[in-house]
Amino acid sequence: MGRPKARVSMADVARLAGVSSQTVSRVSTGHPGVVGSTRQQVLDAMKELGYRPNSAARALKSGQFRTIGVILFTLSTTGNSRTLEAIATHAALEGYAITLIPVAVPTQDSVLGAFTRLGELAVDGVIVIMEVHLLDSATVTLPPHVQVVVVDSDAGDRYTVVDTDQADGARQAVTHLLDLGHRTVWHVTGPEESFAGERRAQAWRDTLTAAGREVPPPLRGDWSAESGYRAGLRLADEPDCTAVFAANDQMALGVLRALHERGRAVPAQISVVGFDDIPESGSFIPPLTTVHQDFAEVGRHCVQGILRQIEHGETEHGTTLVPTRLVVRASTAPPRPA
Amino acid sequence: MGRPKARVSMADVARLAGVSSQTVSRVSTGHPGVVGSTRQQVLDAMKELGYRPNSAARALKSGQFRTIGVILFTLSTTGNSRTLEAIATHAALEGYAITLIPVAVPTQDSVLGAFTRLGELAVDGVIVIMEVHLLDSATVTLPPHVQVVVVDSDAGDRYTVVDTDQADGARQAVTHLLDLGHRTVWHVTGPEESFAGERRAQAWRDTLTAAGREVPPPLRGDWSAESGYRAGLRLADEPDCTAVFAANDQMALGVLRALHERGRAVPAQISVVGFDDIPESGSFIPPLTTVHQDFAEVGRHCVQGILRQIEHGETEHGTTLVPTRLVVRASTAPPRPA
DNA sequence: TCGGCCAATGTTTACGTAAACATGGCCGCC
DNA sequence: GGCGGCCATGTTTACGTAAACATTGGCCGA
Repeated sequence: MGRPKARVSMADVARLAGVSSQTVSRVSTGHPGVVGSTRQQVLDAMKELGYRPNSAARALKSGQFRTIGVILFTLSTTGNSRTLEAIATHAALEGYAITLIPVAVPTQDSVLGAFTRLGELAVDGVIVIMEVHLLDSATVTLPPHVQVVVVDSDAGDRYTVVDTDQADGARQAVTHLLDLGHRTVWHVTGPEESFAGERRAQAWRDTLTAAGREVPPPLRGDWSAESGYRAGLRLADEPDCTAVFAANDQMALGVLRALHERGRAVPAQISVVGFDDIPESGSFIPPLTTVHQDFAEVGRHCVQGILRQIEHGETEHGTTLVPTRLVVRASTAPPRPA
Repeated sequence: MGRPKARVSMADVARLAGVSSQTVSRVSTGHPGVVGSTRQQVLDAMKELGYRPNSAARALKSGQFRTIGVILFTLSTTGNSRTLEAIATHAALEGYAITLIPVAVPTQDSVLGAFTRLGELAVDGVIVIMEVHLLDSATVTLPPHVQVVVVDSDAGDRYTVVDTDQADGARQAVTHLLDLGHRTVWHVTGPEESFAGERRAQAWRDTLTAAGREVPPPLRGDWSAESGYRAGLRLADEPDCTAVFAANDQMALGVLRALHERGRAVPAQISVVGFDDIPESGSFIPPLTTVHQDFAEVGRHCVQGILRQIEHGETEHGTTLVPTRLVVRASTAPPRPA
C-alpha cells in the first residue's frame, strides 16, 4: 500500500477544505462557532485524508497528556491485575490512557527510579499499587503537577489512598469462625512487607483479643499456595487447631491440600477461611469460605480520585475504604464436639 | 511548597548555565561535541532547576513516542496478565512505555473502536492480545507507521504473530496419557471463539486419531472452574472415562472437584491433565499434571518483534511459537486394570 | 441610512525540543 | 606566517496544535 503521506496535519485538511487550519482545529476540538456547511466540508476533508490529531502536539500545547501512570511491582497477584483492569476500564471511560510502569524489584531504589523516570513520562497523575512504606516521601521528588493515588498503604495523610477494608474483612472472617463455636482461630499471614497482610493479621489479633480468646502464634506465608501448604502441614499437627484464617485464597488452597494429605477433614475437623474470593475459590475442595474483595470498586475509586486531583486541582488527602463481604461456602462448619 | 515554576524548559537551564539551549539539548540527548566543563555546568544547572525533558515536545519533534500500545480484552485470565507483565518488563528495558487499551467486549466493533482510538494515541506500535478472527483486516484502517504484533491468532500471513505452541502442548498432554496406557482421552475445551482453545482441541483430536484411538465427544467449557466442574460431573458419569485433558488449569480444578464429589479417585480411577501451569496448580488436590506455558517468553518475543518493526522497519511477518513443556505431578497414573 | 456589534473565519504566536545550518576561534601544515 | 579546516557552540527553524487576537461582513436598531 503506497502510503500517500506519512502523516496528515491540520494544514493538509485545511488546504483541502479551503479553510484555515484554525477552523480545522475548532472542528476537531468540537468548539462552537463553526457554521454547519463549513464544518461538514472540514469533516469531509478529514475523512478523505484520514486525518488523526497528533496527540504529542496537543499535549505540548495544552500541557495535559490525558494519561495516568500506574506503578506496580507485579501483575501476578490476583488483586493487582484485577485492580489494574478496573483502572484501565474506568480511565478509558473518562478518555484517559493508562501507562504501565513496572518496577522490577520492590525496593526503595527501584521505586525511586520509577518516580524519576516518571518525570520524563507523559502522565498527568500516578496511581501506585504497592506497599508504600517503600516510599520515603522525604527522598522522593515528584515532578510538579503529577498527582498521586496509592493503593495498599496507610499513607493517607500524605497521599490519597484507596484500599479494600482489610481490617473489616479479617474481622468478618474471624467473627464467622468464632460464631460457629470455635474457641480460637489460627492465622496464616502474608509476607511481612505487605501492608495488606499486616493489617489482616492485626485485625485477626484484635478480634480474638476483643473476644477474650487466646491468640495462637501466626504462621508466616508469602501469598503463595506453596507457603500455605507448608503452614497447613504444621497446622495439621496442632491437635487444638479447629479453625484457620489464611490471608489469601492461594494460601488457603495450600492449607486445604496439606490438611487433605494429612487426613484432616475440612470442614468437619478443621474450618478454613480465605481472603480475596478469587474466581477459582468456589471450586476448591471443599469450596472455600472467603472474604470477597471488590477490586473493580477499588479501581474505580482510584481513577475517580486521581481525576479529581488532575482536573479539579483537589489536593485533600484521605483514605477511601472499599467494603468487603464474607462469602460463606463449604469450608467452614461448627467444630466437632470434643 | 511554593513551586518555583510550573515547568522547567531547556531555555531556563540554558540561561542558568550561560549557554544556548541547543547545548542543553546536546547534553540532554547525550550527543557528542560538548566539552567536559560545559557539560558539567549544564548538568549542574539541570539539577538545580530540577529539569525534566518534556516528552510531548520530544515526540512532536521526533515523530516517535517510544510507547507501545497493548490491546486486550481482559486481564482476568492468567495468560493475559502474565504476558502483559512480561511485555511491560521487556519494553521498560528497551526504554519503551506501555499504554493499555482495554476493550470492554470482545466484539469486532469494539476492537475496531480501539484501533480507531489508537490513531489518536501516542504509540509507535501495537500488540494485540486477543483472538484475531475478530479482526477483519479489510475493515480495519491502521494509522500509518503503527506496527502490529498479535498473540493468540493464526494471522501469521498478515501480522507478526507470537504464541505458545498450543498444538505441541496438547499433543504432549494427550501422548502422556496414552503412554500411561489409557485407551483414549476425553477433552474439556475452551470457549469456541478462542483460537488457543480451538488449537488445543484440534491437536487433541489429531493426536488421538494419529494413534488410532476413538475420539470421544468434547465437552465445551468457557475457561472457568465452574464450567470445568459441570464438565467433570458429566465425565464422572461416563464409565469408560479414565483420562481427561482440560484446556486450562482452572477447568481442570473444576473437574477435580466434580470427580472428588462423585467419589471418583484421581488419579487411581481417572487421570487429569491441565494446561497453563498456573502457580496454584501444584497445590490442587491432587497436584495437577499440566502443560507449562512460558508467558514471559511470549512477552519477550512480542516486544522483540514489535521493536524490530518499529526501529528497523522490518515488515516480514510470520509466526513465532514458544515451546511448552509437560509438568508431571500427581494427577495422572496408569489406568486401573479393568 | 449608518454605526456598531456579533458571528464566522483567518492570522499570529507559543508550547519545548532537536535538526540543520552558521559562526568563530584555534591548531597544524606547508 | 598564513590559511584551511575542524571542533565547540550559537542561531534559526519546524514539528502540529490551539489560544489569543485580528479581520471580515451582515444585520439590527436608532
